[in-house]
Parts: sequence; structure tokens; C-alpha cells
Amino acid sequence: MMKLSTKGRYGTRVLLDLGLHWGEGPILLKDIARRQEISLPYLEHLIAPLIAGGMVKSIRGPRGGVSLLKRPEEIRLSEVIQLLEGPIAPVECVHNPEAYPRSPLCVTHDIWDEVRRAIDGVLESTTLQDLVDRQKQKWNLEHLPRHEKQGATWEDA
Amino acid sequence: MMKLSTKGRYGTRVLLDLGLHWGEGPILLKDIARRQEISLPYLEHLIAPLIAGGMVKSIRGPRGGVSLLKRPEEIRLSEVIQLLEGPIAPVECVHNPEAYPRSPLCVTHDIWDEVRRAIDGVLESTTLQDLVDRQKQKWNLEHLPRHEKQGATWEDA
DNA sequence: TCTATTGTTGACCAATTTGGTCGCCAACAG
DNA sequence: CTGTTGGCGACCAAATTGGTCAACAATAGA
Repeated sequence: MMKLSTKGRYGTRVLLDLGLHWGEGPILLKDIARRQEISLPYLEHLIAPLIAGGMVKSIRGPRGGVSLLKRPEEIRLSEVIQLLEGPIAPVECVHNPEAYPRSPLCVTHDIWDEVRRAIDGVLESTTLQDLVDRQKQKWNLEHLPRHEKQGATWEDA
Repeated sequence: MMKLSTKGRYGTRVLLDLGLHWGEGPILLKDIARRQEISLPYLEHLIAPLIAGGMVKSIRGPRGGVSLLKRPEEIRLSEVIQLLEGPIAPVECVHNPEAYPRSPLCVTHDIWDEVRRAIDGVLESTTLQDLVDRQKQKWNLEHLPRHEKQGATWEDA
């Protein structure tokens, strides 16, 4: 239950990859796909909602690629998940209160909303820059040069 | 994303129903199905993991039915969801650390684990008795006799 | 013991979601 | 104009979800 789909997981890794290459100009989808071990055709679908959401911009043609449209510290994980997976809510009526007039009568509703707020609290307080910083710190702790580890941002799931 | 399936939602309502009838002996599945607006055949499948998990006991034959095996204040929502939906974890590698030796290298892993702990915190701190109390309080606030509202524990989702 | 009642189990099924692939089109640098 | 690169929609297989149904097991009471 309560699983994130690959959309959210892969997509977060894609953005982390872009965050780690922040300021380097357009990044090739091909390179992201290789580093994050995502198939190129599937990556194209993952990137689409990020572009539509104004989080990523793309340039076509030679020397093209994708890059972040906002600075990593301005991108909250809650926005990312929202774009990739839709509203964060364990049950439908929590997200869509107007459609369910009798919700206030049901106590389970209250609990699911508490769960939603708990999830949202974590995602809202985490920015892409936080992920970038944590990743770099992990690499430093290993005393390894960064470029040898750029493929190691997967989560094996 | 992150939706609870009907297993978790319906199952929680079933237990709330049993909590509200705590001490009244075996409750007919038929009655639960009617009050909670769940089809009887489907309810039978919902109740099975609760029985297997030792949370509910059943008695067959005339004057049979199901009832809580533990007191409502001893039943945490986290156990309920665990029984009905399996492990609470937004991604697989968070729940099953041994199987993914490289997880410590991946920062997204850390975030998903924070989300898991946030969810678990809410569910762990809520007991079935809490739900029962809240439900009764809502009914009182409406100044309506309880028996007229026993069907109103759904969540419309 | 017979019977009606009630829960148990497993087979089965349709719809939806998930996790992709593939081919063609659009844009752009040189 | 040509090659490179992303955009987009059609299509697909597998798993999950959300059920139904029929046969069976247990038990209370006549």
C-alpha cells in the first residue's frame, strides 16, 4: 500500500540528476537515462509533466537537452510529487472535499487527512537542493571523486 | 499516488463498526455490510486477513458473526493497515533494506524513509478507541440519537 | 439427526493502473 | 538540407484492484 509509483521515484532521481548538473546548460536525456538507469523512451514520458509544470525546460536539436527552470532550492519535493503523481492524499474524499458533502460526518476521513498532512509536511520541507547537498555529502564521506559516482543515485527499487 | 486501496478504507470502517458494537457479542457480517455499504461477498474477503491477524474472531452458524478479539484501545491503526495493505512504505527498498545493499548510497531512499516514518507516526498513535470516541462525539454534536446514525460511518470515497 | 443459518474458501472476472516500447513528427545547429 | 535531439500519441503486457459466485464447513436449535 501507499507505494510511490516509478513515476515519482524515477522522476525524483531525474530531478536530482539535473540538480547535480545545475548550471551546466542543457543535459542530454540520453545521459540522464544512462546515469539513472531509465530507458530513454520511458524517460521522455517522465519528463513531460515536469516540462508542463514549468519545472524543467527543454531545447530540441543538436546541443539540446533539458535543464531546471528554477533553482534547486526553489523546488520543493511536494511540487515534484504533485506533478508526477497528482494530489497527495490517501483517499479521494480528503483531496476533494466539496464533492463529498457528508465527509465531515465520517471519522476515518479525519485520520486520512492527518496522514496526508504528515506526508505533506515532509515533502514540503524538502527542496531539491537538500537532496543535492545530501548526495554530495555521501560522496564526500566515501572519499571518492564525484565523477566516479554520478551513476549512483538510484534507489534499487 | 499514495492512495489507500478500498481494502484499507473499507477494512478500517469495518473495524470502527465493530468498535462501536464492542461488547454486544457476535455481529453479523450481513449487518456490517449493510451499515458500511460494502457487498457481503467482498466483506468476507476483507475480514479474512483481520481474522488471520488475530484481530477479529468469528463464529459460524446461527447466532454467529464476528467480533473484536482485542479491546478497541489495544488496536492501533498501524496494525490494521499493516494487516490489510501490507508494509507501510512509499518505496520497496525502504521496507526491505537487506535486499538492496546499495540503498545507503542513495539519498532519495532517505527521504522516502522520512515519509514512511511520518505516516507511521500518525497510524501508530491512533487506536480504534480513538476512532470510536471521535465518532460518538460527532454524533453527540448533532444532538441526534446514536441509533439513527449508525450507518453513517462511510467516507464517500 | 435434520435443517436453516452463518462464516470460509477458492475460482473466476472486468476494469484500471503500471510500466513500459515504438514510430513518426517538430525543432534546431551547422 | 541534414543530422541530432526532444515531443507526442498509439500501442501493449502484466499486475493490481475490486469485485462476484458457487461450493463447503460449522453450529444452534427443533
